[in-house]
Amino acid sequence: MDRAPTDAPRLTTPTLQDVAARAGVSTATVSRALNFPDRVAAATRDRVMQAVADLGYSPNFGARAMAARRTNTIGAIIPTMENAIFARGLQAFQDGLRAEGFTLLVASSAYSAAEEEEQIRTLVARGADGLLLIGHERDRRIRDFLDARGIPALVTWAFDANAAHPSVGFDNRAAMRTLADRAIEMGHSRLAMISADTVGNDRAAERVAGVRKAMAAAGLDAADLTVIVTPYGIDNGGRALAQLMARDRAPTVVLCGNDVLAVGALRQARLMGLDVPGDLSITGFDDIELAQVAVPELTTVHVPHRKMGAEAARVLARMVRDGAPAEAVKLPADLRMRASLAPPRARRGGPRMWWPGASRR
Amino acid sequence: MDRAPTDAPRLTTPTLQDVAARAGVSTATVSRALNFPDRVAAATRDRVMQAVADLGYSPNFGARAMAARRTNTIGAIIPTMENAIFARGLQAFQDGLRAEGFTLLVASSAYSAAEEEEQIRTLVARGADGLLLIGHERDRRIRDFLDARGIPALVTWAFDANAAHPSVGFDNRAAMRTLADRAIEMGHSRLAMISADTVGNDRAAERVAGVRKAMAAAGLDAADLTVIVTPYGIDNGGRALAQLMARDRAPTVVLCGNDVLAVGALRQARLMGLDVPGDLSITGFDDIELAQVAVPELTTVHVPHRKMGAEAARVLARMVRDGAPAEAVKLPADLRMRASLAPPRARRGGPRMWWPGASRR
DNA sequence: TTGTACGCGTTATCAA
DNA sequence: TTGATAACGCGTACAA
Repeated sequence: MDRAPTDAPRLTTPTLQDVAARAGVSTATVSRALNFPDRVAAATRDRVMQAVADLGYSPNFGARAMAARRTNTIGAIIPTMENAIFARGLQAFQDGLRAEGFTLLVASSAYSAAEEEEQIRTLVARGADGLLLIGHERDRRIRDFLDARGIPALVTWAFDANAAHPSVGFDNRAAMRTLADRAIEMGHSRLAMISADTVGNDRAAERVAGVRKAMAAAGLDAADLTVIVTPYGIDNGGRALAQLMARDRAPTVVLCGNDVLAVGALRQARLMGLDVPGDLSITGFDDIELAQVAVPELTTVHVPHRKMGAEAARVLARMVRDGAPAEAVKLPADLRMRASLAPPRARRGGPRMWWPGASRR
Repeated sequence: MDRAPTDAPRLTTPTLQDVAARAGVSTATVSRALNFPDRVAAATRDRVMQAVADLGYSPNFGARAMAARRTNTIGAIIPTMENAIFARGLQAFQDGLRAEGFTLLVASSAYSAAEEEEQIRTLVARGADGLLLIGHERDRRIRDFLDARGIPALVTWAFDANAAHPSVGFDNRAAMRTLADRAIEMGHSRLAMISADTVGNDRAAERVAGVRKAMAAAGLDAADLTVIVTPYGIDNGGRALAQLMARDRAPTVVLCGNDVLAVGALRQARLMGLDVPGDLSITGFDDIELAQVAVPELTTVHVPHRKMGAEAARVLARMVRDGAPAEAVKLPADLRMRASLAPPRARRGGPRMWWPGASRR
């Protein structure tokens, strides 16, 4: 009665009803045929599937979510999509999730706590059964929000067994410290850093802390460490390096909070006519593809993106499915020694004048 | 009766009902207060908002979508998130969308037609009011699917005024041709390409066609063009270059289908001890950040990522809102001449031995 | 193995 | 300005 008897194409999306009508069964049967194929007779199942194909039916997600009270969807909020930092890990995460029968929804927060909170609410409103978050540091309210709704969240890109949420990640501080140790062993004593803002970014904070710890352990004054804070970005890395080199007592090694900043610094050094690593060593963090394309190739901390993503998928899937209280997983992050870090003043080529500031303690 | 009279925190997400009860109004009023604040009395509105805040209420997206029959959500399917090719454009798109009151949902197809189709269905099932697609080439079924549901789709990263869907993009063929023209003018006659698979990828196909056209116009035999086909990826670009240089009659210029391949080729050339652009010129396409970080800096085609994203947001928002049949927008993509392209055999520095194969026609 | 009927949380129409 | 109430499309007891 509400449908004209013509054969004009309906500009409407087919529903379960339509499929049921065409297959000559009830909507319940269609639903079952779709969700539990083995609980319906083969013959009816075939009829249903045929009707589904004929109509180009696909289930309405919202309705399904509402009725089933679950979506098989996982949400992830990453700080940025602008560069490849999180890309590889996320890809692995998505692949792992798919294998577990989940779909991934990604949002980005632009490194803003407020935006992250909004995105979390959005994803939850959209029915995310679980959440992947980057780093531990965030407002307590968010944890309460998720707890109240019984939505499990897993943190990655950081590791802290005692934090509010379980994590699958690595120890940012220890990793950076290892790198700084190595630089100091090589004879560097004038270190500087280029870092992202450490407010609300525990990975950045931990990395700075790692350098300070290495300095203190080597008998250097950690207070001497100059840290330029700037948003991630190639150009920003370049500008920061320029600032650093303009100071008196310029550093002999610049440890960057990530590869993107480091590549920018590298580029700036080249523009300034500085030889890396002859005049100046530069290091990164993350080991994204960029690091190996840079000239000279970048010494950096290798983050196990793929393994981390895959592992996170496994753990989070378990949390969502079993309501399990989740194992935290600590992954190793090791050094990738490449050309951009070398002893200060290019002493590699053979004996040279010894320079007081470059003592090995 | 179904709720224990204790004050134990309910592990459930608050609904409109809950808010209504707490504010002492009907659900209809809460809904209005949320969606049309000026259609309810200031006093009641305040009460409602307070209840919303108290409860930490956020509307269930699925239910809302079902009742309102629209989601203010736009879906985008991009070929990959693994590198930054689409990142900047997508960011601009998202920003533009937000300004128009829409939310963006992103999915990636891994350059697979089948996956793209699946993602399209998924996004539509999730209620996307409109879709952003990359490139024109896809199965006819998809267009029918979208047409039947009345879901507008906009194509970007390509321009074709006559295609099924309207587009906001640039002319891949013309852009690549301009670059090839330039190389030929410089004296190159032995061109080669490294391209992504052109099946189902009209951008790649058009770029190859552009080079062929330039060769033909210059009196070169387009059939002579060697094209190595490989998936996008830095390593793949490197391997392809190695293959190219192993052939007899190696090229003097390698035009790459995008910057990622080009940077890989650049790296491989360095490993092989080839001087770029002295021994060999290499060019890219896209002008992502990578291009300026590469050594030597990459000559490439500049794609107006930001403008394209912003414009696409504007146009698609109009399509969704007004059901408007959409203006196609053609954007310019111009050359960025940098160091990686130069006349063959490094004749720039002064007189040199002339080499037969390197004639300038 | 299949069908009936209710509820999921929201918007929107219609009355009051 | 507000309140009832009927959809929206699907899953799932429960019954047949």
